[in-house]
Amino acid sequence: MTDEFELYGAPGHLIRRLQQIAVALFMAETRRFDITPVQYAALFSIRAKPGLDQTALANVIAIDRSTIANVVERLEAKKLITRKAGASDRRTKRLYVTPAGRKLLAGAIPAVQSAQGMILAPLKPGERGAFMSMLRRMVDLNNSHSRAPLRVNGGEPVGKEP
Amino acid sequence: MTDEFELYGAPGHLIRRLQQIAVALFMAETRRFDITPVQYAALFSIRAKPGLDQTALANVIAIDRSTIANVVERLEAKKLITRKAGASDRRTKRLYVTPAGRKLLAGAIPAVQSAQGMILAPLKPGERGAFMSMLRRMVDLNNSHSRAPLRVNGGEPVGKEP
DNA sequence: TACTGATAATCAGTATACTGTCAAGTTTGC
DNA sequence: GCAAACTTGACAGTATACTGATTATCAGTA
Repeated sequence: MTDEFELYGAPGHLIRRLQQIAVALFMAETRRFDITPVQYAALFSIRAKPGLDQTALANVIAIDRSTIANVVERLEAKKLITRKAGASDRRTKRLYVTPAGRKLLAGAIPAVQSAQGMILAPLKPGERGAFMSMLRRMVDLNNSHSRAPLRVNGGEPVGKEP
Repeated sequence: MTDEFELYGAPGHLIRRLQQIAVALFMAETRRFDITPVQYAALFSIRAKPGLDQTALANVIAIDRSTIANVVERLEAKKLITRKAGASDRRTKRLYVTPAGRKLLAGAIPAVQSAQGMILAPLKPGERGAFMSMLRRMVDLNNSHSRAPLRVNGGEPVGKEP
């Protein structure tokens, strides 16, 4: 019972390794698009809600505000998005996907889907739904424990408070 | 079927968030020890195999050689481990836990166990074993996809080849 | 209006984690 | 016995991801 969690079998250790693997699979499948998982998530979310500001984007993909600044900067440098100062609130920078970003996204989506499938491939088809359901529950209920909790409408973090 | 993987429900996205949460829980529970998950894993593994060299350590905890160098440097700066040049192979730096490292580890282990429990807390007790089993299988079978695969005896990476 | 508190983006600092490259040392093949 | 091939540790460069602080702006109020 005790040595069930003795490092190699510890949830945290296995989750870290699975994250490494998921990133490696993503990068391998999307190599020709020169994009990272987080950059993809940002691009995808900006396309879904054009004019999003950076803080809203950070809340939607559950990333820290300090981190999103660098992500957005790189996407802008690659000319995949543009930033415009907000009209009503001049503190904000509103984000829009460029035609180049739209084109890259369209091409990359199948590659991303493929990588997602490969992550779950070791599970029996019947198990995959159960795994995803448990994963979702762990993320949702522990949501407020991370500094960058998912926020739905700029409101309270979703999930149980500490 | 298609929008099952539409970002928020994508395995890679949820795995990234669960990793953020697992790190946050670890840091919260072990705050007074001033240690990170990877530093803990390194310290734990060096104590288990005193005299380990850096490459062996990297293989054991599945981290890149380039990354382990910095981790080891910080552990040495905190005087939790020492490095000695290997006698038979002078390229290697053999690693040993100091008394201070041993003391920290002894104190931190319960806090780490507690954090591990919190990660799984949202699951029903009966589900936890199934989740861990699936997690282990995904990591083992996808092992060779990461640059830093787990290696058992300095040999071939464990898991299916690409 | 001037003050107060909150929020948006940024910045400095630290820690993983990868790619790719290199020098020094070791092992192997012939 | 020695050159080629490999291994070890290190370094530079890039990208997440956090803490904590700062600046500019906004919104509500005394």
